[in-house]
Formats: sequence, structure tokens, C-alpha cells
Amino acid sequence: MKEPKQDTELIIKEAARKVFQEKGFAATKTRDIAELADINLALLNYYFRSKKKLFDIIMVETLQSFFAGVITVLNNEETSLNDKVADFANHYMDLLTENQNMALFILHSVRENPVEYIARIGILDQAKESVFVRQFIEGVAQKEIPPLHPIHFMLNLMGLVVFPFIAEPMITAVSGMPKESYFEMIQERKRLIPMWVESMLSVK
Amino acid sequence: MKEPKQDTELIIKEAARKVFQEKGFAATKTRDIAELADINLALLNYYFRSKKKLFDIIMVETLQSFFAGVITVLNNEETSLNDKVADFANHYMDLLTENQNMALFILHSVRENPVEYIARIGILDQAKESVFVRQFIEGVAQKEIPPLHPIHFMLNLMGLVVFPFIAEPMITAVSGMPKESYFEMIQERKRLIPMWVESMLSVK
DNA sequence: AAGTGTTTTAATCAAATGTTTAACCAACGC
DNA sequence: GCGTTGGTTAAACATTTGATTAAAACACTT
Repeated sequence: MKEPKQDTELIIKEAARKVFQEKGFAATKTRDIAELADINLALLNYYFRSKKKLFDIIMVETLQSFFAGVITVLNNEETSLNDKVADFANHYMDLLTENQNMALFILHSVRENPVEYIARIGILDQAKESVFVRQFIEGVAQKEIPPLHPIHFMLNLMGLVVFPFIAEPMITAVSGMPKESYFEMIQERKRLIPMWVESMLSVK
Repeated sequence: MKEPKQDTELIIKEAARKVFQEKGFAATKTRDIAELADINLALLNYYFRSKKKLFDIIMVETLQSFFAGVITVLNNEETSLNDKVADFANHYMDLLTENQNMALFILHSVRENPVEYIARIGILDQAKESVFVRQFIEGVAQKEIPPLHPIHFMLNLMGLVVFPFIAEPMITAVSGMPKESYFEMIQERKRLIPMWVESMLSVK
């Protein structure tokens, strides 16, 4: 059985991403990763030195792929605030539908070492000086939108978009709704959230 | 050194609650709990048999104390829909401010065994036949509110209330805002969320 | 004070788990 | 061929960690 000599390092990383995102750092056993990747356990240490180092790599990559979208959407000079809301909702609903464990993984893992991880992807400045924040402040100045801290706005938007994904197991369990119906239902939110946010922004 | 003979079982449970809610099941070591409770490790097994049994007790109690509030608020015959939103926001902002790890703990832990835990606290029926759902459906029938699945409404409300707490470490890290300012800021949401939700419900 | 059942402790056990070691193999250059 | 090199493997190691045990301390009754 001659394997086509795939890139072992990548195979391990993909397996690690899957297991870490599903179970978190502590609940993941290096043997789980090795088994999923179908490699010998020692190879994990050969390529990545330790479980923690491997985890850090996955963590940073996950954060980057998550925040890359935020940055792109929020720094678009071409779009209005309302456009950004729609773009944000569409982008993240798709990303999280593909990657159902991503949000909870990030929120759970970042809590253990927030500053270190966030600093490592260097997002702080980009967030504060984004086109979005500028537009928001302008909107407030011109009294088009109520005088709120932009963080309220981001929390609302992220809450509306992200929360349905992290709460999925609980909501489907409590409501008895099948998972497929649930995910179909929350797809409607791509259309609904921009309308909702717009109406919230008209509250003076 | 004669100790005043406190209730050891309770002391252990309180320590366990704290550690479990902070770190989750897998990352918690029984020795962490024993140390925090200042008891001999063997006592933990003497009173609770095993780590898993102790965790299940904490988990069920936490879920009960969380959902008790939902049930009370949503089943109040005396209040309108808008009142329920305000009650919900007030109650949970206070609960989560006291108990900052609670929400993420529940969402993270429920995912591993949603049906079992949720079934054990018997919430399913109470949710479906709540006064809230009845009022919501009536409102839709009378075209006072747009024809939405009530779950959308609950997701919005919970997203707006709960998300700021689970995202706190990430948001404060990304924005550089001090934790105290952040928690002050989100207290404003007790006032804002009812206004926002009301305006969302006027979107036809 | 002796007796009895309960609570607590120190020590130990056994399994799980992250990591390392030493041998093996296959490809490649000389 | 033969040695070198990078990748891979099985086995072992060392530590962590959940759980148990046997004895001691305690509280309470008689």
C-alpha cells in the first residue's frame, strides 16, 4: 500500500484543528490527533515538539482566519454602514456554518490567554482605526445614528450573528427542533439581521 | 486547631463549582478543587464518589439556576411581551455579572451531552407551552409583530444579553478597554436592549 | 472510659497521557 | 554497493491524575 506521500505536517495540522476545535485543549489527547491523522504518535512531537506548541499554531491560524474577515469587511471604503452589516452577516453565517465549532472554540480558548493570542495576530490597531469606526462616529456626529459606543454596535451585530451558532446544541435540545431545521432557520438571518440592525440604529 | 466544623460537603461543592465553571470539566483537576476547598483529596471521592459525579451535580444545579429565571420571566401572566424583554435583560445581566463564567460554562459543557442534561432538568415542555410563546403567537396573528419563529426572537434576546459576557475576554483584549469600563458599559444594555428589541419587532 | 459509627488523613495504586528513545526504512548521492 | 539523511515506527519513560485503602481522629452514646 504505497501512499502518495502527502505532506504529513499538513495532515497532522488538519487533524489537530478538527480535534482541538471540537474538544478544546484540555480534553484533546495527542493520541486522538494521531489516530485521526492516521500517523504514529511520535510524529506529532517530531513535527511540532509538543501538544501546546501545536495548539498555539492552530489557535493563531484560527484567529487569523476569523479576524481576516472582520478586517476586510469593516475596512471597506466602498460600503456604507448598512452594507457592512449585511456583508458581516453573510460572511460569518457562511464561515460558521462551514465551521460549527469555531466560535465556541475561539471564545473558550481566548479566555485562558486573551492578551497573548490577540496581540500575536496584531488586530488591536486595525480595529480601532477601521473605516467602520470612522463611519460610525461620523454617523453619530451627524445625528444619523444615536450616540452609542461603537462596541455596543459590534456586540449587537456579533451577538445576533454568532450566538445562534454557539447556542445551537442547547437550543435544539431545549426546543426539540432537529439540527437541520435549526440551521435552515438561522440561514434566514442573513436577510433578517441587516433589517433588525437598521431598525435598532433608528432608535434615538 | 479546632475547625468550627462547617459543612464539608457544601465547601467542596462550592469549590468545585468555581473551578469547573472557570476551567471546564477536562481542564479541572480534582486536586485543584481539593486545594481550593482546603480539604484532603480523598474527601472529594468520599462525598461524591467521582469527579464525573461531582461535575454532573454542579452542571445540573447550574442549569437549574440558569433556567429557573427563564421560566419565571417567560411564564409571567401579568407582563406583556415588552415587559418580559426588560425583565429578561435585567435578570440575566445581573446573574451573569455576578457569575461571569456561567454562560460560557453552560454552552461549552452542554455541547458534550445536550440531550441528557437538558432532559434531566425537564425544561423542554415548559419552554414550548410558555406564556411567552403564546403571547408571541397571538401578536403574530394580530399582526402586531412580524411573522417570525419565536426562536428567532429568543436568539436575538439571548444574543444581545448573553454574548457580551462570553465575548468579554476577546473584546477587552481586542479593544484594549479595561475590564471595569467594559462591565460598566454593558450595564447600559439593561436600558438599551428593551428599546432595541421593541424596534426590531416593528420591522414588518 | 469504652464502644461505635462517622469523618479525615497520608500513603499508595493503577491508568492515562505527553514525551522521548532507539531502531528501522526508503530514497538519494557517491 | 554503501553510507547518509530525513521520515517513520514500536516501545518505553516519566509524570500526572483519578481513585482507593487502611489507619487515625473525632463525635457521641452508654
